[in-house]
Amino acid sequence: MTGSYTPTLLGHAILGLLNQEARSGHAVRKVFEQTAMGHFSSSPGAIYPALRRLSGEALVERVRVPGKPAARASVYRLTRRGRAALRRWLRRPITRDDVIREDTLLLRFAFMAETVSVAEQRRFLEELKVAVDDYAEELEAFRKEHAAGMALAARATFEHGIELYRCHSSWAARTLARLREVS
Amino acid sequence: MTGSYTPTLLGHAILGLLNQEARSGHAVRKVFEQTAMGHFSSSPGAIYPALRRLSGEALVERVRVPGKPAARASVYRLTRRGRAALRRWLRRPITRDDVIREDTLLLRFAFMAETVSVAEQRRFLEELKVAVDDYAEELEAFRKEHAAGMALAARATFEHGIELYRCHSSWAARTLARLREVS
DNA sequence: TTGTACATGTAATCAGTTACATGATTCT
DNA sequence: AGAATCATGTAACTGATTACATGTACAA
Repeated sequence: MTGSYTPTLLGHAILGLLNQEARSGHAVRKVFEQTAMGHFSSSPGAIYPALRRLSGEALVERVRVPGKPAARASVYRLTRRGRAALRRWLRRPITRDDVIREDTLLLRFAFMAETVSVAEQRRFLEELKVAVDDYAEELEAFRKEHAAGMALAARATFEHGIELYRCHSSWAARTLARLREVS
Repeated sequence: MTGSYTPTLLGHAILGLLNQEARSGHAVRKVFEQTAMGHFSSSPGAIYPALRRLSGEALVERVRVPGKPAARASVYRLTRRGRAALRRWLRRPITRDDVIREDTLLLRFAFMAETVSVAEQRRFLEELKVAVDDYAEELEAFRKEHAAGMALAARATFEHGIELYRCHSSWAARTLARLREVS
């Protein structure tokens, strides 16, 4: 209950949303449903148990909104521990595994504006670019060695994977530039 | 056991690999481990139960390889039902949900060479391009309406999402052209 | 012979999916 | 009054993760 609990990706996504604004479970569901955010399911069987877990770990708490009818008067809000957990997640060093499943990384970046400094956002993007470039190089080396023996469809798919990482990299570079303009 | 069982994504991935070549469970694990294929876990607790499920549904069967020492003499091979299940998966129409989590689509395309005709691979890519373009348009419409109200990080992430879909689309177009050259 | 790779499993736990179920509030 | 939306949940099932456990074959 205390100690070393780490939320799942869904849990972190919810923490990020609640950090923007205190919301009801239903409102959280709507975000996942309507914005196609990150591919999360909006099913009640996912959201409500997740909220309960976060609540059990005291990362979120239920608060009453005065002046609303009883049935829609409660929203979830981050606790101090919840904000700390979110920050920990946002600040995690970028690993090779993170790069392979980049969706978590982009989700983290999307939530950063409300939580960590611009300097830290910049560091994140720099780190991201390095990690992505490294992985793309790794794939490129693999391609050089094995492309000849691959069927056209498999090779095309593999090369597409590399292209996508190059796309990530160039995005990181461009966003980094935009961020430098601002600060 | 008979009837309406549908393998998971991992199950389908395994069917695809075994369709290329009969393999031991260990050999399947190595593919996931060494080629970073699709982000699957190579843990024995994932692979062996999955093989057992496929085996229970008679989609794969264990066969002995003559002339090998007993401990490494057995491999899994697709049954006729297994090949049918694989083909069904490869031929599924492309839905909006598939587009949002495109990894399954790419995996399907990678396995197509060994299983379906070039004409069908072409149709797949055409369908894919349409579906991806549609979704990118949808996101673009959302962006036009909401970009102004979004924080820089969130907006950049969202726009990156759109770029990635454009990248998918252009890849589909290029691969389609390559496929036309061949046939 | 000692380590490395081959090879296969199980048990505990946890989270997510689908489907079901219920009731309050607001809009028309 | 009836429909839509807000709002929250539970139960059964399935599958994945981690960690543990075991043994064989081969190469240095």
